[in-house]
Amino acid sequence: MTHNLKLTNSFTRKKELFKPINPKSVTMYACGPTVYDNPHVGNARSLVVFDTLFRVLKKIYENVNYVRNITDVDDKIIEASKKKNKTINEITEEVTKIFHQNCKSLNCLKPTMEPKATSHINEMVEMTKSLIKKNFAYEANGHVYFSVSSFKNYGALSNKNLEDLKAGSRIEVSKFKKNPMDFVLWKPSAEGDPGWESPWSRGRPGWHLECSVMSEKYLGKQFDIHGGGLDLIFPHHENEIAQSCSNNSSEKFSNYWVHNGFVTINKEKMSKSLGNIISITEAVNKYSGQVVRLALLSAHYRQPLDWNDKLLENQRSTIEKWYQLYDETNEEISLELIDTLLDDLNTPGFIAKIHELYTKANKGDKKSKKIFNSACKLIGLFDLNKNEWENFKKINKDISEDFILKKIEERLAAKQKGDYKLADQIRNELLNKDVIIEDQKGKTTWKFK
RNA sequence: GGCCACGUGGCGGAAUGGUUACGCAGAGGAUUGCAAAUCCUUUUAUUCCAGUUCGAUUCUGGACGUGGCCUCCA
Repeated sequence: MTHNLKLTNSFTRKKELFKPINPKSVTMYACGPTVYDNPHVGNARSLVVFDTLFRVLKKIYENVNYVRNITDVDDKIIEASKKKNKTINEITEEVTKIFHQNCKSLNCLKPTMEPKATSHINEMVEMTKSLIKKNFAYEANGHVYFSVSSFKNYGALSNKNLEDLKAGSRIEVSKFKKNPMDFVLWKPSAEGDPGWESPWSRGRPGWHLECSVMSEKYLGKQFDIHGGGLDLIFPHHENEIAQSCSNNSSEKFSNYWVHNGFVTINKEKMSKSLGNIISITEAVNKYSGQVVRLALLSAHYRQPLDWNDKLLENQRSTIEKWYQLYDETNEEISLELIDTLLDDLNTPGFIAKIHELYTKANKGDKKSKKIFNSACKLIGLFDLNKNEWENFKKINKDISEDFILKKIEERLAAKQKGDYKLADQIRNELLNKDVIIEDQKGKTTWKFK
């Protein structure tokens, strides 16, 4: 298949033609969740964006190796454990389970691999040893720090230089660090906290290390795409580069860096500290997974996306409208159509094309109808068939079908008698209960709002 | 303070050196007992200033504004 996928590479800050290392097999790593608390809509954006990229890559390459990690050792998990009076395992298992449910309801495909940090402690210890041996890291009082000044390209991804970083430093400087910018590879654990034996202390790895270790293990020392939210550029991804390139004596780690923009609420970043969090579970229960998914894809992935009821209601009526032409079908989509997605994953442009297909299909064009359905499925919509979608809407509605059908009969009788006042009254009564009555081609149908 | 992104019609949101998507909302019409749904038609825009150009919303510079990163964060 010929194609020209373009991606905006955060490293060069330019849109570039994508050329994988292996022309038939693509390698992609995306930073997954730290499992300490319910994932929120901001996390969902990352999930959906990289899932969509995964789907597009699968469409044009024979093989796509997509790794998304789970961070299950972290200070925030320890805090959550103490705060909620639960064990570390209880917390991480519980949140991982919710995360997987969220992925499913958003119709995200399973990544090729989903490695956990705690299953790779040995490799992280080995990498730390190696970095010390090569003089990129040093031990101090049970801690191991990466020496930032030893890596000459430090700041290349985030476009920062060490002088500026020092000048604006808000970092808590540990007395053991040689340089305030140095970051931790290994730290000792307090008694009772999760810890593993190591040459330096009973402790745990620093956050950045797992991604370096796991990406190398499953994708190689150099791979094609590394993704995550915009806020991971510094320090997380910068530090991954420093560790991996130093240890491998290589210039490159990931060839393309892809970062998604934030979900905002009232134009402000959704974040725990601002307390403006909406969980994925909450959003999905209210609007359904695919409405949430469509909303997340309604703006280009690098732009901010403001989360509000109007946006969601809008997407909901779009999905509702599109379901009228739902079809179990699998028509091959032309490259011309996919081209919009290949241009830096332009999902809003692609959605516009779906609207156009809908219009044509609705006029009776059978081929457009098939392509319309395939296009929806390509970006992960229509995971529920029409019945399942109608059933979904019945959840949280305390009204029985029998009651609705009885009311429809009463209304029909009223209409036949010419009592339109009563007929309208019944229709309004049902509308107040979120039931919409439609008279079409001599038949009366109903559906939930 | 350093760095980055953005500023498109009533709203959301793409694209583009000249013909100006798409959705929602609005207007008119078809249909309907009236509606709803659907169909047809349709109004409205590129923050400001300067430069490059035959021509800029698009390129360059500046101003103003908004948000983000520089500490954990998708």
